Amino acid sequence: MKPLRKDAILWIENTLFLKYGNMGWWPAESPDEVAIGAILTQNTSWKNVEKSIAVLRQNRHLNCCAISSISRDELAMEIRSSGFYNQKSLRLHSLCSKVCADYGSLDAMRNGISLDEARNYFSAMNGIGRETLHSILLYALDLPVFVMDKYTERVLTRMGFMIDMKNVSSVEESFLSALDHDVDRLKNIHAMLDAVAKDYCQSRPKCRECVLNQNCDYWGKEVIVP
DNA sequence: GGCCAGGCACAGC
DNA sequence: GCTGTGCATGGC
Repeated sequence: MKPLRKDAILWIENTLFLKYGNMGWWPAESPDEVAIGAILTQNTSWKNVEKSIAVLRQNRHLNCCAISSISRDELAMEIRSSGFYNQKSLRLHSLCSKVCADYGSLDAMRNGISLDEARNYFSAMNGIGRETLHSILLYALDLPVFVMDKYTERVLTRMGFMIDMKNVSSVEESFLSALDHDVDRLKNIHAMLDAVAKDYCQSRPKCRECVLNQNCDYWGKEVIVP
């Protein structure tokens, strides 16, 4: 197992870039939509989230102030397909109400807020854990954090790197310093790592077998050049 | 029908 | 501190 040294991280970045290039990533049209998607995707596949997003979009509820203006019951019905809808409607409604009241939108919030301010603001909220927080900070507010999710963990582990999930912050710190706290590179490396996970774990049995038996080759011809 | 999905909070040790 | 559990729908 390789430690996550700077050269290893740069190697991952360069190698994946050859296949995927600039992905930009996070399928959303506004910062508000990023945050909404981040809550909805908690322990849920993106396909189910997409259906909820479509309903919200259709009803013109895909922004914080619109969500804060409807009832929690109505919101719960609209996001049903994402599962955990009672829990998520509560989390989403309180987040959106606060953002709408304090800033109007996440787009407006983006101007001039510091990383520490934003981190404190969101982590005080119910239902915003580490991953959701970091997704919002990076993809909605353009602040430099590394997003560690189940896909990222799985791919890095399968690539043979030492990932200690009990010490996530040290992993995150390794990526942050290796990538010079560059927001665009942080966005893209997470996107590329997730793309690898999706490309190689599209069918669950295959992925499960791959993880359990450690016999799946992320570095086959399709992924890597050298 | 069984298992799992891009978490999180909270109770009980 | 760590582990187990509830939350719930939809796809395979």
